[in-house]
Amino acid sequence: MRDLYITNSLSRKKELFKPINEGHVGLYVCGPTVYGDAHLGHARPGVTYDVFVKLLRHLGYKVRYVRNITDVGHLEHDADEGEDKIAKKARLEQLEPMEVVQKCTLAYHEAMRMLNVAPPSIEPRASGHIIEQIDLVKKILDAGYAYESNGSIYFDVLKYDKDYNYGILSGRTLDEVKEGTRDLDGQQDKRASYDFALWKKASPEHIMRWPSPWSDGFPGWHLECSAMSEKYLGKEFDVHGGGMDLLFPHHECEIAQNTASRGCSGVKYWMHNNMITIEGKKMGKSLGNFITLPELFAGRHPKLEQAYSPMTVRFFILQAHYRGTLDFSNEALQAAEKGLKRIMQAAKDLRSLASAAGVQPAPALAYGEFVSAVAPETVTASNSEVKAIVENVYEALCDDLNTPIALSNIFDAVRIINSAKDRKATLDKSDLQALADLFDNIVFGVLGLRDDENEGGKAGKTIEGLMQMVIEQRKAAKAAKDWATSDRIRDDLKAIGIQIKDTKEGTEWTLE
RNA sequence: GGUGCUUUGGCCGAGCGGUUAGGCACAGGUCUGCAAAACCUGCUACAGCGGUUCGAUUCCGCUAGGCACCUCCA
Repeated sequence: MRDLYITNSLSRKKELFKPINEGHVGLYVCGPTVYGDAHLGHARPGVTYDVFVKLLRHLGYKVRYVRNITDVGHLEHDADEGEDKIAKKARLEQLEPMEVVQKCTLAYHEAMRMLNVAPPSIEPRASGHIIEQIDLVKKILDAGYAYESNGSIYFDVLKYDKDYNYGILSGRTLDEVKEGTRDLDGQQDKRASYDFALWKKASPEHIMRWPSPWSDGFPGWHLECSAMSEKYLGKEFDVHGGGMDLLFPHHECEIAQNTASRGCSGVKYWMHNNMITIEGKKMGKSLGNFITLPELFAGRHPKLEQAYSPMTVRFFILQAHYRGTLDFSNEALQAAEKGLKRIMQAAKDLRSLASAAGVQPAPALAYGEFVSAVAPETVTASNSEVKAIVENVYEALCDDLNTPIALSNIFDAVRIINSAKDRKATLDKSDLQALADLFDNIVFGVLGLRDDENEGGKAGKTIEGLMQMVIEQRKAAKAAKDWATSDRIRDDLKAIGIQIKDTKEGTEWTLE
């Protein structure tokens, strides 16, 4: 198996990835809080960890991928006194909180499906794990790292810090945290401002509430991830992912909860994806500068010059490294759209070149299917450039998921394929096989790209037939040197978004 | 105020102590009835000022700008 390196936020260094149990990987990723439409920001972790999981599986690991749905406990404004986000949305829309949850969860799933993000192995909900969370609070209380105050339970950060070390992930000392913490209203229940809630007593009007030994209430936000990751992945697991904005306090608090209750921090590698920005600023709810995925796909937002397909968005995300910020702009999305189109056209041309040479294509992957092929240890190809490209792609992906470098190599492969199509380069069967494997396993498999323009199914077949008729008509006109007719056909097709290309092999068409 | 990150060519975006990232855009050429596509060629940048070094865009320091977290956020 190839060596894989990932940047561990704990050490802030690239580390060789070694799972706790050989051949098996437990991965937990913080999913969305379901109280609104998924926006472009949500696409980034979705795509990033999707590629990570697909890469792991392609490398031969068995992966259990847990991604939660936060449907309770996430408060507005501050972790202790605000209104529950979901309850607020429900109040505003006059729905049951669980109606909001259901609606937003389904919308999130649909957006992920369109982005070709495979579903996780387990998708637990916070509200479905209240018992586990109460149990976890009990353990932390028993261990002496929490206290009850007026029906609520708070984590005793000061005491924890004395015995362990609060701040190992964010690199903050307690003094720094103390200094940076604002004094907020209504915190008289807490001993210290940096203590965080494990269980909150519900006020009379609070509708999302459960009985507990301490009060009718609800769990604190950080609790669910500790409880559910332990339940499904064990006391110690391999990788915990999420957005960089969750690093502090959410993930720091998770570590504290884990350590206080289990005696170990629970996670070997922490991975954090960076943010998508717009005009240089983080895209997010609080700034109100986000574009939802449905808006993006439909092109319906004042900032959008056009609609962008889900695959364009996916490709756009993959063109940057996951640990860097990525700035949204129409220009960048349009560049991504064209680049992706180029790769997809080469994929088609490769398919015909390969089948002409007798190379068997791999069966297409359906949604939710994972790459099952095992990564090659050695690449067989006669063309040394092809060999180097394939090797470079694997190396890049195994070097902290460097998708931009992988893609730059794939563009080199595209150039070779185009040259071969133009008969300016020769590829033998082993080269074509290596390239076909690269596209099947990496471009379509691990990177999860696909041609979403030609998702026509039955309609696509009809259009293909129609197009052949039109092309025949034009061919006849051309044969008669009736350029006016042949150009008119081409221009009319262009006007409705179909592009005609005369090649040596005959006429091809693509949707623009 | 505290902590951390960052500043790359027209745009997006990698990378690195000495070698072409890549994409998009642009210019020239080849091919073509003309286009389009493709291919070839060109465009060679690393905020500023110092320092280390044979050599720095890459390491160190300072200056200027930007961002993120410290409150909910993917």
